[in-house]
Amino acid sequence: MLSTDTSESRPTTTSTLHSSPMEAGRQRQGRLWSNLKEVCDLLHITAAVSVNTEELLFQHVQFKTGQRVHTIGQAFDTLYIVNSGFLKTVLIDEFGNEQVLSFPMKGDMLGVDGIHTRHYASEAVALSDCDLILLPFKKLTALGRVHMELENVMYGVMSRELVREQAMIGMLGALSAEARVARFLVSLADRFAAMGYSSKLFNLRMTRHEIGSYLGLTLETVSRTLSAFNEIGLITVDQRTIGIKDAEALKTLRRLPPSRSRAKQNLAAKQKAEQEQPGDGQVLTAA
Amino acid sequence: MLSTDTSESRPTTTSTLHSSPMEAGRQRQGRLWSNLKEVCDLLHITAAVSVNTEELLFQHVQFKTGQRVHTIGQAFDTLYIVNSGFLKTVLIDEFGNEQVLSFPMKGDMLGVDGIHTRHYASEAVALSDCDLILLPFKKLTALGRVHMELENVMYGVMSRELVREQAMIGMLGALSAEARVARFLVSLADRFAAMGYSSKLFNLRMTRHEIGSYLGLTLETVSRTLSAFNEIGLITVDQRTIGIKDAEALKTLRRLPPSRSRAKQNLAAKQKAEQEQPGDGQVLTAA
DNA sequence: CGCGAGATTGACTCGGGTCAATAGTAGTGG
DNA sequence: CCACTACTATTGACCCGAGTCAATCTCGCG
Repeated sequence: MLSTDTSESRPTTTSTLHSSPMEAGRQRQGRLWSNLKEVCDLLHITAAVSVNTEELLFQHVQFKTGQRVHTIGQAFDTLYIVNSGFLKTVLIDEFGNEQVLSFPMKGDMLGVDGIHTRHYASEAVALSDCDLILLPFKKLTALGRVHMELENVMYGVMSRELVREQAMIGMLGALSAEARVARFLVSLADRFAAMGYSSKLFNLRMTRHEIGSYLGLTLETVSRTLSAFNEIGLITVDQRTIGIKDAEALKTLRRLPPSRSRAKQNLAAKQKAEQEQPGDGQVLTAA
Repeated sequence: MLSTDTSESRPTTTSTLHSSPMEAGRQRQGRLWSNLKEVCDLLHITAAVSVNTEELLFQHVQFKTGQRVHTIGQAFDTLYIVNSGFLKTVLIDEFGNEQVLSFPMKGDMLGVDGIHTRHYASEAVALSDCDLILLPFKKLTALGRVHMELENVMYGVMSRELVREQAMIGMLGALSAEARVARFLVSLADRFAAMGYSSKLFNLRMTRHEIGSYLGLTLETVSRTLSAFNEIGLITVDQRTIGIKDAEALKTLRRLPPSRSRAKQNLAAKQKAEQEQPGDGQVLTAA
């Protein structure tokens, strides 16, 4: 996946952005422009948009799997809203390691981190063919002058993203590997449901490595944990196809440590058991 | 510290907020009001503020050590800017565990996470006596209509906070305990420097437990790591007094694992050494 | 001076990272 | 169509970093 890395290595993004006659140019086919109301609907923001928004049109751009929407350090000038497709945003540390920050999909906004320094702080890569709506930031703020509701939309979106990241920090700081994977699955299921897809059966659009990076785990741990959930009957796993069998148990799954109060008691029994049947399967505790 | 927890348990915050004649009421003493320019200066935002901002005054409020500025779920209506003092913001998970999200100090903004749902998503607690500037959100957006630069200030501050949280996620997801503590110290030193304090010698305003929560570690690990840095000569530690001795080494400190390529080679030498001088001090690898 | 919160340090354990081998899958080209 | 290659995923063996439990020390405060 991520395609043959032809697209991985070319920074054609900027040329793709504006009026490139190639892959994004045709302005008649399909849906290449959206008005403000459609944008707000996508964001799930119930902003009462006033009159003639038909003249406030925002251009769409298509990205193919593996293409970069923007890269770290690139001059910031536009925000993006995902109309369709799946992406990842990543940080690159000082020696090339990727750290996945999010998996944006329909209705999510990209590029907000570029506002502060006027340069994007993260990199966005398409995990599938994508259709994005361009929101030129200058145009947006200018519009804010006329349409006050737009300003509130922006505040709302940025605050929402901030809350999401806070939850992420809480998860990375406090939860066990099992709990992280469980919550990741639940969160994905919820998002698919919100998009009208099945929340019980879906395909992961990212690799185990990317999931691991996102959750602060290794790909092996992710794989093992999925297998464990499968054995317990919480989910079914077949490569990237995930079936959710017990969403409740996944939601309430916590660290194993809390069941540590019985550690000493287990110790004796465990040592005895080890002599009888070494390598016994472990049971995960839910709730 | 955190004072006698009398103040910990009382949600008097709301009554403190507006015109309480008690601790924050007097409107003549000290500096109880700031204009827009002063606010922008505090935020380190170089927004060209236009004319008569003298009539745009924002009230100050004082909080004592241990008091809550806002709690999770409380109705959102105002943002805060720290004028002096130190605080922490925390998330409370479903069973009471605190997760520290940030340690705001002079120039930082609080409450942004409340915009989205109109309820604060985190809790802010004063770690020392504090002086905060109130920014009623309604008033702020109304002002945005007249002073466009204010809008950009808001976007900038929110984006900055978002980038900060992204860096936090990257750290929690990828760095070792040593690296996290090292970066935490460097970051604190930088912030103290930016406030005009010494970056070489300062006092921690928070407990080991709070640092650990912030960094996704236990308090024991934090304490041990500080001791280790002390032994190596990177810092000096005496309770909450920290002296930075080798800022460069702290900045470039990485995971130990990367030096894992030599693990097997070390193994033999290590086992041999253990027989000769068991319990030998360990050396941390920098860069 | 004693009390309680915080900090330090040691001993022990285990969750999850590392290394490595194998197997399934997709895209490519003959 | 099937081999060939490159990714991706699964699984096992091993071990280390950091969590847990616990004892002791320090310090500020009533």
